[in-house]
Order: sequence, then C-alpha cells, then structure tokens
Amino acid sequence: MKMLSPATSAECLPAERLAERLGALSHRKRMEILRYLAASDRCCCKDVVGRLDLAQSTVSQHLKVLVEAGLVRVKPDRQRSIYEIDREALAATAQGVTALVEACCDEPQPVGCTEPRIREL
Amino acid sequence: MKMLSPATSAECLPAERLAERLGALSHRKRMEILRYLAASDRCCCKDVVGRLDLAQSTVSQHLKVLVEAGLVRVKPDRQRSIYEIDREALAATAQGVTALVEACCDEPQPVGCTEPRIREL
DNA sequence: CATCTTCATCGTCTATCGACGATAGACGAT
DNA sequence: ATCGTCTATCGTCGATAGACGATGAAGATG
Repeated sequence: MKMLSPATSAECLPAERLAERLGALSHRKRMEILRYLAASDRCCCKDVVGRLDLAQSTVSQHLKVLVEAGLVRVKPDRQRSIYEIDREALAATAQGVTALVEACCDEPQPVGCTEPRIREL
Repeated sequence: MKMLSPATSAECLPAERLAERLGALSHRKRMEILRYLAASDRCCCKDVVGRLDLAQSTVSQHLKVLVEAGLVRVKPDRQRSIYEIDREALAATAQGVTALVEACCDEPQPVGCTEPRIREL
C-alpha cells in the first residue's frame, strides 16, 4: 500500500512516532536483534533466538515491538515468519533524531527564562 | 575497513549508554522539555512546569531522567536549579543513532539465516 | 495419521515508569 | 522569626515493560 511517500520519509515522522521508534531502539537486546537482522538481511525468529540468551517468547515479543515501531517488516512464510529490517525506516529515524538535535542546537538565542515562546514539536 | 574517526565523541558512546539516552529521548514530554531548554538556553524547573501540563514533581522527575542520561546539565543556583541542555551530548547521541543505522545499512551482505556470525554491538 | 518444528499468544511474575500529592529543605524577603 | 518560593524526594497508585513457561495453531515431515 503506497499511501504516501512525499520525498524524504523522515520529515513525515510525527513526534509521537519518533518517540515510539526511539523507545524500540532503547533496548540493548533489540539493538542486537536489529544488527543481526541487518547482517542476515532476513531471517526467522528461531535464528534470532539462537543468538540471544533469551526465551523464544521473549524474542518474539521484542520482534513484535520492532515491527510495531515500523523498524522491521514481517512476512509469514510457511510455518515461519520472515523478519526483515526496514532500512528506510531506520534511516528516517536517524534523520528524525538528527532533526531534533539540530532544532535544539540551532536555537542558541539567549532567550531568558521568562520568554513565553516554545515552538511546537 | 576502519572508516571511523576516533575523534568524534559519538564513538565512545557504549551501547548501554546510547540505549539509556534513547530511552530518555523516547518520551513526548521530555522531547518538549529538551526543546524548551534549547530555546531558553538555561532555565529552572518552575519555568518548565509552566509550559507543560504536568505537576512540578513530575517535571522534576523528567529533568532528573534527562540529567542522568547526560543530555542535560544542572547547576544549583540559590534556591533554584538551573538546567542547561548539553548540545554536545545531544549531538553525540544523534551520531550514535546514525552510526547504528549505518552499521545496519552497510551490511547488505546476503548472508543466509544459518550464518553463525553476528558482530558484537 | 502422528509427529516435529516454528511461532504467536496467554498467563504470570517482578520491576520499572509516569503521574500525582504531600512534605521537607534551602533560600529570599518581610 | 516568619512567610513565601522553589526544588527534590518520598509514598502511592495504576499501567506498562520485560522476562519466562505453557499452550495451541499452522505447516513440515514421517
């Protein structure tokens, strides 16, 4: 479904979505899973279980988090589930963080504490 | 292929630390706080409370999370606490995410599911 | 059919988050 | 000294995260 793809997909990342993705990224095991998916390009849950010292159900949960955050795609194949990293989404996330950081760095105006203006995120 | 420049402070961000910072970033209110701190350069807790629809104790907690993550500095001043955004740390965090993403994108080797190698994060 | 494999889901447990109000400490002002 | 302000912390609460084992569904395979 190609609903919308206006140029860079990074800029259409609402703050809420970015927060969700960062939440998905902010876990050591999920980072490892991502790297493994990146190295393997695509693989199934069982493969991931073998690498991490975690129960299968736990890995399944972590994968679900990553999928719901949009960082990983999943496609059923036979009795398996093939997980594939979404590099675009990952790049968009990095871009989102960079944009947030730049927004924070590009506003060095020495505004006092009483300044009543804060830009909506 | 060591393309990394050891001069960047981003590289000395261990995965655990990066995860912590992303966790700190993965909250809508804390994003707003960061942006407000960026716009105000430095301000106190009370100022932040006025902007967000949160209790003072809650804001104090969020600020604590940001400080512990190293994204914000705090300095006591009289009866106040002056909070100041750490742009370097913020930049390092963005760099860390970018590095993670690039690591995931720069490994497009079509390794099969059975490949027994996964690089340590 | 019977069995094995793979996976998602359910239930459970503990720990932590995120919010609040209340409170105490530190300080300035009166 | 007393009051008001600002802040951090405590205690509490419901919700969620993160882990596990058990179970069942869906396909293989025998």
